[in-house]
Amino acid sequence: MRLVIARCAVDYQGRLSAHLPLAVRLLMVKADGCVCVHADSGAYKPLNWMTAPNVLVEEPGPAEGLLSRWTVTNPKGERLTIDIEEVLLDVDEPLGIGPGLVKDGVEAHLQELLAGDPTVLEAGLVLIRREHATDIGPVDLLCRAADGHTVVVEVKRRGDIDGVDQLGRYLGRLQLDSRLHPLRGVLVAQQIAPQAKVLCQARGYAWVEVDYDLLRGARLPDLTLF
Amino acid sequence: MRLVIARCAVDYQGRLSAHLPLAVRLLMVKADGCVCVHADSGAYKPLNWMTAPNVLVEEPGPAEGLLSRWTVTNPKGERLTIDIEEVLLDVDEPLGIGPGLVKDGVEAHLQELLAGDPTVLEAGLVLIRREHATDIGPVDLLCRAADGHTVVVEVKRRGDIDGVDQLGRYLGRLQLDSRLHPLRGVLVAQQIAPQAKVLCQARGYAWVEVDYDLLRGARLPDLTLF
DNA sequence: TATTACATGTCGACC
DNA sequence: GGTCGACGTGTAATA
Repeated sequence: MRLVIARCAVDYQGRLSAHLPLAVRLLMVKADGCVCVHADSGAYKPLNWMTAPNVLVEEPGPAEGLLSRWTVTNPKGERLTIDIEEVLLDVDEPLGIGPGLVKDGVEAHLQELLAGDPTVLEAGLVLIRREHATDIGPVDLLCRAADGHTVVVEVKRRGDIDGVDQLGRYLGRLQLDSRLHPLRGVLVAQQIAPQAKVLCQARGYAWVEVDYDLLRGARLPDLTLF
Repeated sequence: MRLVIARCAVDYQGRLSAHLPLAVRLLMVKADGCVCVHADSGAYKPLNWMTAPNVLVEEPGPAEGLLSRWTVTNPKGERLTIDIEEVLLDVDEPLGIGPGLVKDGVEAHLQELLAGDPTVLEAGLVLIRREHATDIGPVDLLCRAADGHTVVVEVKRRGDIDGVDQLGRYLGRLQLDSRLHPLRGVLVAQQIAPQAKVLCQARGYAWVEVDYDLLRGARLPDLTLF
């Protein structure tokens, strides 16, 4: 990884146009070719960048008082131009390839907990199948309610308006299968946006906000005693 | 900005759990306190990070063979732990506050241009209101067509299938207001995905692909002469 | 502060 | 290569 701290101006032409006036920035060039321009604030997104694959050309500055110019181009026709006036630091240190990041997410776990006990959502609810396949994607949970309804459950960490649409698409798809009639839909999330609730209301879908920690605790009651 | 290249292991506990095994990484500490852990590949997202505001505590490693431990915590209860075994580089260079990034060509600009002259979408189209409020979000452009239709315009930089859904939501919502009848919908973008066009077709929505540069040029014809 | 929609989103999975 | 869904999404603007 090459790290350069320099007084520079940056231009990007591609999906949009962006210009960064002259100032001191960090230029980061990764081993895979990715170039990032960072300021000393604003986590964690760089001001400008160019992802791999790309080509970086470094040449003497074309104008007076310009030390050098970096031109980074990619096959999509995007272009990043960095005009350097002064270099304060320039180091190149190989990092090598490190082992990957190991994640333990909440979303999948939430679905798992609900599959284990759907009655959290509605009394008497019984799981038919998890990740029930349809030709427009898998339904998170397919359940049977006490009143005989088939219930389509869409699980999200955060329930936004697009999650309501997703639920609607599954309902529309499963509606075609008369064996599943009558059909109902539920949006489940730790937090549901007001607009998503309005849309659920309008379309006749139910929604449930669940507390992840509480839910996890409910399945491990022995651990909550002391 | 402080830049440290070190052999280290990283743990994150917060919205999820993540562990990064021992390897050489770049640690970036910005003036506002943001901490990022970068590998030598992968644009531009860090492997781990902690956004400001936060507190960074640096202390001697608690175990044998451990040089030091950084603990970064924030008010939300998230925690980033960096165990450092070897430091290959450690520099601290003030960058100062630079001028901001200037962007051109984002959705807002496109919307602005279209609001200024809706006839590029359809002859005779007149703007009623920009950002017309509904309880499921603002309609980008609400227009009146020559044939008396009210036209709902959804503007995107890139038209994807979710943009068609968004247009559909607004149409469904405004359909409830008989004063706006009859109603039509148009999806506008610089580029529209094939599937989005298919969905528009199926639902009876119109779509228009516009050239941003051309559009901008059309409003400034005198500037394009030479 | 909370709510919302945009983002040069990025990234992975699947087709 | 395109589409789709998730992300510790981040980020800015707005109410």
